[in-house]
Amino acid sequence: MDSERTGDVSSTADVADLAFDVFARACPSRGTLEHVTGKWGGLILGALREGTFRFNELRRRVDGVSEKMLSQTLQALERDGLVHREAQPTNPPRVDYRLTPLGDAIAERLLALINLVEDRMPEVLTARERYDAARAESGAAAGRDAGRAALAGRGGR
Amino acid sequence: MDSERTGDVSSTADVADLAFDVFARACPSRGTLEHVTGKWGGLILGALREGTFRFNELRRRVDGVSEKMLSQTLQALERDGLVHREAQPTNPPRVDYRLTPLGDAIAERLLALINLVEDRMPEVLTARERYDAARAESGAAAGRDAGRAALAGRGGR
DNA sequence: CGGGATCCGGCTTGATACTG
DNA sequence: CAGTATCAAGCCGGATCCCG
Repeated sequence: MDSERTGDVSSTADVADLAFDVFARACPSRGTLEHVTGKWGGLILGALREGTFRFNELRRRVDGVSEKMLSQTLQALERDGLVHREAQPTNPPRVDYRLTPLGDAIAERLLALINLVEDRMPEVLTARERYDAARAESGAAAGRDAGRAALAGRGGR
Repeated sequence: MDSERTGDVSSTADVADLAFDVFARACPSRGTLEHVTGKWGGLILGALREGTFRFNELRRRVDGVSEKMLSQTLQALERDGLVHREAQPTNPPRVDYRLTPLGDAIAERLLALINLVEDRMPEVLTARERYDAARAESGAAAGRDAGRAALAGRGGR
C-alpha cells in the first residue's frame, strides 16, 4: 500500500492553493506518479491505450506480469481514476478494462517520454561506455555497477 | 555490495525481433527509463532543471532523499549521460551537478508528465473517494469480517 | 475466466558510522 | 562537504492454491 503514510489531506478546503508539489514528501501526487511510472503501470497504460481488454488479454499483452501484479496495479489505477473497470455478471465472468479520458491523457505524456528515451538510447549507450571505461581505468578491477543500473528481470516464461 | 551481477542482458540479438518495444523486457531502454521514472530519478532531474547544484544543496531540495539514494541515483544518471558531474579538488571539496542537454530534454518530458498529474490531482482525489466509498459500502453490506482492505497499489522501487 | 489470500525470498531502502 | 561501508528491516513481487 503505497498510500500516504503521513496524515491524509482530508480537509478539502485549501488544498488548491498549496498546489501539489511533487518535491514535498507528503504530496499525494507522488503516489499516483508512482503508480503510473512504476514497473507495470506504464506498460499497462500503454497497452490499454490501444483499446479495451479483458484481464487475461492484458496479461498476454504485457509480457512478464503476474496475475497478482496485474490485478494489483489495475486496482491502483482504477482507484486513481485512470482506468475504468466494467464487470459483467455473466457466466463465465467477463471484465473489461479501458482507459478513462484522464488515463489516456496521462498515458500520452508517458509514452512521449518513453519514445524520447528510446530515440536517444544510442547516446545513452555511448555515455555508459565512456563512464565504464573511465571507471575501470582509474579504479581497481572492482567494477561495480552504477546504482540499480541493470534491473532487468530474469529471463523466463 | 560488490554484487557484481552478471551484466545486463543487452545483447543485440535478444532485442532484434522487437526492436523498439518497451513492452519487451530485454529492451535496454527499460533500464534508463527506470532510472528516470524511479522513485528519486524524476525528482532529482526536476530539481536539476533549475540550475547547477552541489550535493547537499540537492539533498535539501529533494525532500526525503537519503545520502545513499541521492548518491546512487546520481551515479546512475551520470552513467546514462543525463547528468554531468564536476568535482573540484579544493578544500573543502566541491562537486557540482547539472543536466546534460540530453538530460534536459528527457527531464522536460518527464516534467510535462508530472505537471499533468499535479494539475489533474483533484480528479484523482475525487476518483479515490468514490472508489473507497463504494468499496466500504459493499464490504459492509456483505457483513464480512473487516480485513485490511486497501491493497491498492504498488509503491516501491 | 477473473480474481483473492497466503507464503516467502530478495532487492531496495534507510540509519548509522567512517573516510578524505 | 562529499561521499562510501555496513547492517537490518520492509516491502515488492512471484508462485501457488483456492473460490465464484
